[in-house]
Amino acid sequence: MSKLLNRVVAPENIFAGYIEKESVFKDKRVLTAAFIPEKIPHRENEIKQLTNILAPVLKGYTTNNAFIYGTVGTGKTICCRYVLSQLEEAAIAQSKAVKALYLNCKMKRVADTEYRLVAQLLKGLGVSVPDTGLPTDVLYHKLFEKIDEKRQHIIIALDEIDSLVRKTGDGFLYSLTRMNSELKNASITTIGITNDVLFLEGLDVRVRSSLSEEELVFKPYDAVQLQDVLQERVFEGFREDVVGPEVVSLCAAIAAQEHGDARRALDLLRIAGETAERNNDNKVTDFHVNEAQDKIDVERTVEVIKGQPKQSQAVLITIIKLIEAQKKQGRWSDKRLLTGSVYESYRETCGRNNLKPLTQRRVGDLISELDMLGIISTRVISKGRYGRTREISLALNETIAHKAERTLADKFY
DNA sequence: AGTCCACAGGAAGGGCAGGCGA
DNA sequence: TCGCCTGCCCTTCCTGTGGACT
Repeated sequence: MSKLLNRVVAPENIFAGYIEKESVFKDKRVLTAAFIPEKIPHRENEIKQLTNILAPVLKGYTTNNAFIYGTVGTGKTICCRYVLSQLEEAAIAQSKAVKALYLNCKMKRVADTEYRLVAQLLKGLGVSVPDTGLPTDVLYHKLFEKIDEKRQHIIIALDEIDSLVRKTGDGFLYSLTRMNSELKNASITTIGITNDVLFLEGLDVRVRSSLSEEELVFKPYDAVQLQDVLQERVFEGFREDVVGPEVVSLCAAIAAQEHGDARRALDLLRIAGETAERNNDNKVTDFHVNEAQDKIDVERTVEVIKGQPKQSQAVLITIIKLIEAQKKQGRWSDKRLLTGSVYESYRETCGRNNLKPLTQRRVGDLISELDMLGIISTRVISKGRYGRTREISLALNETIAHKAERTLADKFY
């Protein structure tokens, strides 16, 4: 056996250096947003409130539905998951039938439609259903039967619930609340998580009144609080003395500028660690954090662009090229484009690339989608007698735009 | 004040792929 | 195999818009 190991890590092996070198990380999973830590600093009150809302299920009582608000990276998801895991643990210890289901409604092709959401809930309860093919009411019926088959309490946490409602309407929320009133044995508590403070206002009155019985607001972390959050993770995630306090402060300060986003702070720390490791450095420094910041911005955008459908990419490369051409001609003042000219050039792009051009109506939607993704920015303007149109400009900085162009240049002429 | 332009954007529905049950 | 269901992408048709022009 030892002979075999020796052979695997023999010095001449190209991976030998990697295996022998001690990593700066102790446990890298700790530095991801998905990790649920033992302690969540500066969220004690919110955890207590949510615990108080859900605690009655452990005594067999029904509980109120709840709604959690807060901007990105304020700890809504992690606190909710933490409380749910603690609740399930307590329920098992006391032999109570409590089941918690957590779903992220924004996850593409997982729970981003009504059908997929109900299918995921069924999967969470151990019932497997096809990804497509069944009428939605059949799925609801199955869900109803599964939940009501015994005396139990089901807690359904729907993260980023606003994106699903925006996409499919609030019909599923109405169905869930109505289902709850018809159950004979079981009961359901719904927890909605969103970063849209005005989300409830657009809902059906009946849904709104039953869904928002309790409301929790998560405020953004400030730089000092972020430092505490990071310090916990540094202790668990990195080897001793690898990350100094100045690095933690820098990550916290950068993330605090971006609305107190803890997720961003963690990403910075993790990628700074990866950069240090790749450079064969034993300590993470400010230099690695700055490198990480650039890398996150570029990679995040490039990944989003790569994930777009081909037609959307064709529209984007058309916009990038048009802006570049205008810049080359020194026409800085008119570097904003109009829908009509973009569509015309887009058709040419399609012609060169054997792509069937879409209608202007559809391209208008693709432009709106690119706008929503923050890749371009648009503004509806009226040019009086010369019509109403959209002014389009790139929302990316030079470096990212250049990288985006190079990414798409491989696919389009 | 009325007209006109070049779209924006909503609504409805077609076509397709994929799955299910009879 | 067929009819029916789904999600998804797309087109067609339509009304609305706001400021320059007449």
